[in-house]
Amino acid sequence: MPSNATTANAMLELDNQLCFALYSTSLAMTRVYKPLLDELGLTYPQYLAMLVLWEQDGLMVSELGTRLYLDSGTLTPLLKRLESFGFITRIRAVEDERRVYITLSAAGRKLKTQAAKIPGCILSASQCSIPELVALTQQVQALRERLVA
Amino acid sequence: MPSNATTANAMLELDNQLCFALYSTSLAMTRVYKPLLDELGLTYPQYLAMLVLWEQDGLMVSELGTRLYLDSGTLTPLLKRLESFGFITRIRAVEDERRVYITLSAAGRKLKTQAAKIPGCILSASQCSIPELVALTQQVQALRERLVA
DNA sequence: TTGAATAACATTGCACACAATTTAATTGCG
DNA sequence: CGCAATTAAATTGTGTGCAATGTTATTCAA
Repeated sequence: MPSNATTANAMLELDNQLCFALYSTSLAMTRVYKPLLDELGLTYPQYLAMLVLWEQDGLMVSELGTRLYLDSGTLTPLLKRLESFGFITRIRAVEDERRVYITLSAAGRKLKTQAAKIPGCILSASQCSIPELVALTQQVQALRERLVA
Repeated sequence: MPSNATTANAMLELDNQLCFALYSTSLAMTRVYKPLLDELGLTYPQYLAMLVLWEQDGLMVSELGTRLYLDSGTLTPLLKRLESFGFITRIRAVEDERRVYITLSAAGRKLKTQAAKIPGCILSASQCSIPELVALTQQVQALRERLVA
């Protein structure tokens, strides 16, 4: 029967830790995206912001933050870069001047057609069946919701 | 029957993407670690480096990089910080002066006893059964290996 | 109505990640 | 042997993440 010390030791091993599996796999994923996103001129977090806007245009910074689990400290400079590239506009609301609304430009909308091929590339790189991928996505999302609670 | 455009559109939705599930969950995990690691005076990536060294002391920078999937551009400044805290020593090998070996100090070894309680805290925050957690870890690790291939 | 509290975003500073380059040491091939 | 190729770290520059703070606008309660 293993002692508590043995158990504690096993739990501290890198390859037994879900957190490291998530961390290293997320970074590996970003590396797979890199060459694909280079063609669009986007970084991975910028691509995530564009994904949200392609679904629903005209969100506030804080709404974008809620969708991406990121705050204004991260999003403000990121969105300023997307604006400088001409993919979005940042417009302060007249009815409440604290708010900044993010709107896609024509170039930003056009980018979606170029991005359409990316999920297929990632799918083939992940060497996963679709049902396997859907199941894993849902399990990881469920974990996320428990962690933010 | 859905057109290709419909399928492509669904694949671009944020909440259908495994990459975002991994990305956001990894960040959520880091936020859960933050208060626990603050007590040790470590950031999450610094903690990962310590995990490796607690398993196997005296590794080269590049060996640490292989274990953590990180390069010297990330590790060199991180390890210099750990050295400045007094947790490790960085010693250039005499037999091959390109190599730098990382060795735990007494304080660095002692930190392991403080860290022993962390996995249990994370486990309870994740609200996961052990078998569920082990299975998820293995699935994510398997995905990582396919992505780096 | 007014002043405190709150909200939304921006700014600053620090620590990653990582591409690209540099420096220095070692290897290996002719 | 000599020198090109390779290897191991370090450095530089850009873009996140995020805590802490600042700024400005709005809300709400006395």
